[in-house]
Amino acid sequence: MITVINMAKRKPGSPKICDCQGARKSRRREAVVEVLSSGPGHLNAEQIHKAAQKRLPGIGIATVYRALKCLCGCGKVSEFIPADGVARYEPAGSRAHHDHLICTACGCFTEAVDPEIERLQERLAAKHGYKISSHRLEIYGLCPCCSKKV
Amino acid sequence: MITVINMAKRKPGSPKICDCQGARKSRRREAVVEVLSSGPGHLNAEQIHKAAQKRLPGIGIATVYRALKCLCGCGKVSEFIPADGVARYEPAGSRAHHDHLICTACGCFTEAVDPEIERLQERLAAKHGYKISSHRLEIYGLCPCCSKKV
DNA sequence: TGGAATAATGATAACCGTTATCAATATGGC
DNA sequence: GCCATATTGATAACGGTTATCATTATTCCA
Repeated sequence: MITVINMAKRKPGSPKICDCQGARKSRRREAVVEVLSSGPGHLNAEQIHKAAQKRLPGIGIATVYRALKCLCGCGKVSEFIPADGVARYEPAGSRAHHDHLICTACGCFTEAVDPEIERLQERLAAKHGYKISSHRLEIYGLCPCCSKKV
Repeated sequence: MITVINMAKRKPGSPKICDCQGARKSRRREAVVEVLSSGPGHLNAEQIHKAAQKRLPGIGIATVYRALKCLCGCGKVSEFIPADGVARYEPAGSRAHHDHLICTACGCFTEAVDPEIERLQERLAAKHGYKISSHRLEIYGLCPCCSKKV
């Protein structure tokens, strides 16, 4: 089954919350955007749903998933899936690419980038004849706070 | 609910296929080990199940999952979960750590290591006060074969 | 060489995050 | 306001994985 998100029949110039062709503006989708842009980042769908319900009681989980998919599709939000298999979302756009340090004790996320690592990844991929489209680096361990407690 | 895999009451010296305390030897678990050590690597549970059924018709998927969990627990097998959320398994032990290049077109996996990247990861983690326990680097893109076809 | 204790197994229900379905509702262009 | 259609909420379905439970296999010990 092929899923197409509102790609057809949209007349140009109509309002849109994301750049998907044919998307209409809606308060639920706006609420999801607000949650993401005001929240701490790295939220999963359930957490986004709960936060969105405070703004719009009654908003359904399916709507949240649909909004996230739409927003990811047009690049406003980026999704990443850590080792627990549960997708996390963060506002993209103005935010640069980064990797994640993930605490195995408290589950917190820290963003980090090392330009040298980025460059070496390109080199590694080229060495194996790969054309990179994306990459994912996650470092698991104890965050400063949790390593003190041990 | 706490899950304990045969941790209690085992008398020392009994045969074991893995180093889990209390584990008995069984043909199913051996079959899973054989599949993993003879196969191409990066197999998911379903693929391992199919391969194991050729050796032991009737072996159930639950047994495969249980064997994999046991073998992962004692370090004989390593599990990793790429962006599709489906766990892949490969024999550990003699095999060194490596990262993965994953083709977004054909889905094939290539193993790769760059010692410099490994070192820089340590540095990045230290910079943020993290004590690394593990890490995961996946590079997505087109493999040499698929990038020719485009 | 049994037999008791208990670990392993297969079938299958349950689980959980996510997606599809569908009727009802909201939106935007006119 | 009306029409076409995009969006929504409730919920069923889905796919990978885990738990349950009665049955079978393994190990230890007499």
